[in-house]
Amino acid sequence: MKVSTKVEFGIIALADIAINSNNGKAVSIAGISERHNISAKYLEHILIALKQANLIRGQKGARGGYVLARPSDKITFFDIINALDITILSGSYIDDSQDNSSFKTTVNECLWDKMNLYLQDFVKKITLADVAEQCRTANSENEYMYYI
Amino acid sequence: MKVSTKVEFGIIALADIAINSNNGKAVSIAGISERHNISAKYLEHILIALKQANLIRGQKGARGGYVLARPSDKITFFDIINALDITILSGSYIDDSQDNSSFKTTVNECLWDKMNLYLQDFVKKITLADVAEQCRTANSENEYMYYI
DNA sequence: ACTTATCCTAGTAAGTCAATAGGTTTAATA
DNA sequence: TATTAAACCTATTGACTTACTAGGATAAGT
Repeated sequence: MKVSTKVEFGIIALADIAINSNNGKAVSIAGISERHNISAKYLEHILIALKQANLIRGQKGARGGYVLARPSDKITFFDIINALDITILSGSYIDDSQDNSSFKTTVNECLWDKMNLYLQDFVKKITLADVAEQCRTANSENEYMYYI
Repeated sequence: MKVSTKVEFGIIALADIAINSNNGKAVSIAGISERHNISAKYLEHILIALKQANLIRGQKGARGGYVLARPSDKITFFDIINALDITILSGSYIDDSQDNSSFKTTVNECLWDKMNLYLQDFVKKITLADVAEQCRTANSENEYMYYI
């Protein structure tokens, strides 16, 4: 499925915060930007969206940054994706009021609605903790490789 | 999930052809256009895409139109959706070559790839016959209502 | 005070979407 | 065989969305 950079970068940023905010230390945009080569200015917008969805908390001022608003195993990808792009998991389909038949309504009901529920089911089961864990191990293996 | 009008209209058109091509009679763009209030000119492009994917066959000339290239129970929504929008079911994600970590790769693998397979599983199980059947009954109920 | 960071509002270039326009080709039929 | 009805083909366009960038205001630690 095609996903926007906003969603993709948002997930990377959250995984980064989950991993790098040890003992409550806030993670800065500059840090995330450097670690993953993502424009800091662009990240701002993305993190604000995540903040507005109450997934992270921002701390202003020097030594500021972001921390997760709740434990990573309590943040599902349903939460994350919805925070960044409302169109992915909820269906706003084609207007069916002008259809002479009821085909559009039928297709919405027996295909798209079901598909949405199915998708939602999937992303509700995966948490940020799951993915962050994978990122952590993959990254440490990566670092190990450099020293061989 | 957000779907383009191209996908939506393509499905309507296929359901219409499945229902209205009784005894091999070709279904014209003009007919589909009228029955569902969809621009005929726009439908042209959509039907050409479906034809190129070998889901329908076109017949030129007077009394021409389109027929299904194979029985409707042999056409899955995997086929249909891929014919109309290749981005929906196959993931071409963000470039991960510039990432200093391996986060992007990890997220692709443990989220998007899995999600795609999951989605593909779903749409491979639903055939055009299933949806056309629903459209047929919903539409006949609809017509019935008008005469009460 | 100074620095470091988030927060906030605008703007913009490039790309995609949803059509529209105008013609060519092919086949049935009168 | 002329007419007509249809698919087929190529190009264009306006509106919208995406993926940023710019420039500042605000807040907090040193």
